[in-house]
Amino acid sequence: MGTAASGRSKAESPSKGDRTRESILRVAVDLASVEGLEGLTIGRLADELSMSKSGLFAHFGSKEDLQLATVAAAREIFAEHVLRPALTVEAGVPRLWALCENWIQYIEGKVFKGGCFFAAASFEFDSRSGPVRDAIAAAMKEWLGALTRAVDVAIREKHLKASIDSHQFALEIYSLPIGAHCGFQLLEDKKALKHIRTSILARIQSVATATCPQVKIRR
Amino acid sequence: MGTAASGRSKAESPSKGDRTRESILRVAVDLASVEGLEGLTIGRLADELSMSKSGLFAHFGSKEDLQLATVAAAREIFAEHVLRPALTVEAGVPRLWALCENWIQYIEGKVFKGGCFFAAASFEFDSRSGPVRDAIAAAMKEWLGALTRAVDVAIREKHLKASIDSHQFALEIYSLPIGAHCGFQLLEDKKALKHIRTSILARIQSVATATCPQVKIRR
DNA sequence: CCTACCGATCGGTAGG
DNA sequence: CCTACCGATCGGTAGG
Repeated sequence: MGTAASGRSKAESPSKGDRTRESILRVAVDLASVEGLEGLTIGRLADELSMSKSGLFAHFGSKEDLQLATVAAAREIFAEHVLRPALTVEAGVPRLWALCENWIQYIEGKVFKGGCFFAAASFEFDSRSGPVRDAIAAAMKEWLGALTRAVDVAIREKHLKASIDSHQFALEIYSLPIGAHCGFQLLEDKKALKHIRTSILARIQSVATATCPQVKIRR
Repeated sequence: MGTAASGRSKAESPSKGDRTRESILRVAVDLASVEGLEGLTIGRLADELSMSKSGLFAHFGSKEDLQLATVAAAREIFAEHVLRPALTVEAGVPRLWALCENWIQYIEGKVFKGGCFFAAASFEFDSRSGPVRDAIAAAMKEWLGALTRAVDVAIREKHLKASIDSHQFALEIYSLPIGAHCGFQLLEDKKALKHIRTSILARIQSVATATCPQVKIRR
């Protein structure tokens, strides 16, 4: 996957071209989170980086390639901030809650300039077709899958009641922060993130067993 | 508000210009729900309507005016499908539930070609500024406000426990269908809408009093 | 990585 | 409501 600009394959030190590409994508991700993936134009991106359009374009074969590379870069940033830190947390409800907390902090901390890259991209491409839409859908499925797995594990660990439907429950946990994002970013409701933290925690506790470890809102 | 193209004010029959404007906006709303409000270009819209760019443009002073008129038209359609039908339903939990059901049916019935116009517009404009963003935010505040009012009325009618925070509860009810929209439209999860119906109903019932009227999923 | 360029389309205007 | 046009920007290419 990716355009594999350089021929290197092992963990050699990145070439200058690789580093340029990386710095382009870091800016692209921020720009796309504000302007959208379609509004991410090669001209504006080149301007922002003080380089020529064609110089930038040499790193990507087409606009679609640039979009795909931007989605991949955003996915890596999401994994770094939300998914991977949760894997170090105790399996079961503590890990499920860590995923939620990480997601909310990643919004609160404005990891992307324009709020959640994937929330924006999801709604921008949800009625289109093609490779970019597929890449976004794959990323969201990964996230929903991670939540579902965390719920399943929490059931297996007897932290959550076995009677719940893990798919349905995961979809709830998936939905609440998206709504909070909307409240926070568009409606400028300063309480939205706090409210949704409370809602998710209460929802988890409503289906927790007596042997479930305590979880609480991070301070 | 609006560009008020004609000088008529009362309920006279709409002029030919008014009717043209209306038919333009019906197409604009569908196009914007797919391509986004920024991707709604005057050229594409004129093509779709088999009229000239400048002929179409004569109805609006600028692209921003076209976007504002499109938001207003979408708002009217939303009110017609979701808000107004709920006002005929018994106040309290039945009305709250009707708002949710109407929203989900409006997604299921593909009232807009590309899914919910406002979900797309919200995430497209949530990190911009200007009149278009403000119009979208106002529409979403109206919707969240309608939900909050319905919750407050349900508390007053003693359908819901007085201990709940109506703002927080409304934000939950607001969030769940947005997540379901994502599952339905992007992830093509056919169970998403059914799951979220069940989730919302269960959530309402979890804070219902003994005197709350029965509500159930419409068939 | 650059300059210099391509045809197409953008939002918008003049004039009828 | 139209034709005919404007400068700016789009994605992309040639050639170095």
